[in-house]
Amino acid sequence: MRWSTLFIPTLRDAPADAEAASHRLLVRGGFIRQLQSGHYSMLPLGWRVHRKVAEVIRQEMDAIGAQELLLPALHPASVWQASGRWESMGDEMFRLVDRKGADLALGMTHEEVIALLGLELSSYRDLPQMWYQIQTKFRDEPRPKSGLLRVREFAMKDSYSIDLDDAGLDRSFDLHHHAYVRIFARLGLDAVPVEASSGAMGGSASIEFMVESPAGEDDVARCGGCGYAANVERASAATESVENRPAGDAPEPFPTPGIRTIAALTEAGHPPEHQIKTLVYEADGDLVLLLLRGDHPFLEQKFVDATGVADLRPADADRIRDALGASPGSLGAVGVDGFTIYADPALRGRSGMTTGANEDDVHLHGVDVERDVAVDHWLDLRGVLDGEPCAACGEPLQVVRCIEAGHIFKLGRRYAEALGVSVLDAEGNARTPTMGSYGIGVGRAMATVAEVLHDDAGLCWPVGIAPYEVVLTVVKVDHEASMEVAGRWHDELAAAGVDVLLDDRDARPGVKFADAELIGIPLRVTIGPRGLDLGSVEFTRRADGDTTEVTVDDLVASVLDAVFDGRQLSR
RNA sequence: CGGGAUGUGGCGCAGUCAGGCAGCGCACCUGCUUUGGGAGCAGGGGGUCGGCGGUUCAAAUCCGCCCAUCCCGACCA
Repeated sequence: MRWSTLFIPTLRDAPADAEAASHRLLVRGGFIRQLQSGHYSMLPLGWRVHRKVAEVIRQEMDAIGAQELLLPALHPASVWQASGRWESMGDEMFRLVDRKGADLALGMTHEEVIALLGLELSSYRDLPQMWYQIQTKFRDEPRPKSGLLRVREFAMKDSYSIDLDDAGLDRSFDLHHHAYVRIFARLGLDAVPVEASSGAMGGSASIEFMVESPAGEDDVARCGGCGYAANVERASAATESVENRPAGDAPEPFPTPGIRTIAALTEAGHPPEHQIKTLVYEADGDLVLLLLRGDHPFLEQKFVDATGVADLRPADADRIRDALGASPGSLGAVGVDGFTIYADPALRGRSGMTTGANEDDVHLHGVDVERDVAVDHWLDLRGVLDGEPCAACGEPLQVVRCIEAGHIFKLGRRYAEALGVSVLDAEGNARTPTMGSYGIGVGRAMATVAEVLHDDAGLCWPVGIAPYEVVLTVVKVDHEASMEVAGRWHDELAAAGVDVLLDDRDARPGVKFADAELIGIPLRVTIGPRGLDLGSVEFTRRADGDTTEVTVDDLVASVLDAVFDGRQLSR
């Protein structure tokens, strides 16, 4: 293609409200434009990358035997009501009413629709099945952000497996795991599989593929010693043992005027590891008490995952006061009953502890947790902190910010059951199959690559997904010999299947170099009178700036070599 | 949903405090010169100043309401 005829609106300055590197560069490079918050137009350059990323995903899905199909984006309420998710998805689902008054939803995901198709399956001989699509998903995100990283409308590759039994599900899950490893490697991403919470999807196990980046929204705890890696929503660490402070036979109240925080109580001589942090939450409307060691943060997702509570929020101060007789900052669980009390295992065996007395400006010391508190459930509630020892090997854990690039779930029989899917097994018994679901956001994957592979000058796409593989930069377009040779090479390379871009714009060389670097074309041939007089041109690699002089006769072969090498790396 | 901020030409911004002809840089168009890392000179086009209402002789500017966008948090496959 000739650059002069293309729509590549590059900008010298990024929009002021773009923060993330990928957001700034994709807008500046003319890949995307925002229509409204969370909705982006893919311009020609962006769409080329998007299609190439999708193609990588397609190839790897096909390679594990998955079959591509396409499901509707607009769903009747009934299928979501059947699974119970019409209610549970809440405000995140876009809903509308058609002219007949029927309730509809824009699909956030397609488990229900897939399960409906599963009704066509009647025999164990039909299993296993793996189906996938690349389809637009709609989610009314509370806060779209960071360009393509979190949006409300996006293309997602979602696949679904249907198996007769758990062993089959394990097999389908592992196939996807391997496919995902290959996909991310081909995209040039270092994606780490980590144990994850299954959240609203439910199911028995899930693994997220995480790419380290400050633009991410998840924290992952990783162990350099044994390779343990888990989302902090699930991660655990060894508890560093604390020696109990000496204490008497019963808790003793003492005055703590004005003290409302862990930090303030620490200054008063009670280190956080000797405090019990008491949190009061409403769990589906009921008040519950959550106890943690003073220096341990509460991780809500752990509680939600363990209890199945749908709606968890901090109780408001009035309700707490009515229930316990004190305000947050002076709360404790000693002698409290009538509320379910959950305690983190780090409090087991602890004594000599300090906690609120449920009377403003009074705390208790000398508390023995198991003696003085009627704990109903011991439950891992705490968030892992950077540097804590790994539970498996004792090495310090690192907590790193990551982008969730992919997520695979073992769903179990929930959806098949809800939609009434069943097949006959070899003995003629009706069996409910078990399902898995597996997702990769195409635009997010693209933005993640941009986030990780760029420098001050712009993007650095891997050859496999670059919008063009090579750009022929003609330094002086009114130099006939330059244009002649560039045109010939363009045609030869295009005929050889290379995505080649000929920069024939009548612009200054500096502008052309800067644009080529900004949009991240991995290979550049610089064609100018200076070199041509000597029978050579410059050949530059975007990634490292490495430049070599190549003779005119060898140029096409050199480019083909480099392109095929580059494609090889991404496969 | 809570907190913070911002809306002036395609992009970046000044002007708002203290009301008085809507400006600057980049980009764009024309001409001349220039031509291997974001050229120079000259001329030119383009803006409901987010929207609605109010105050005023006069509103980008003051007041009220609304909308949009971004950031932090909550939330979130």
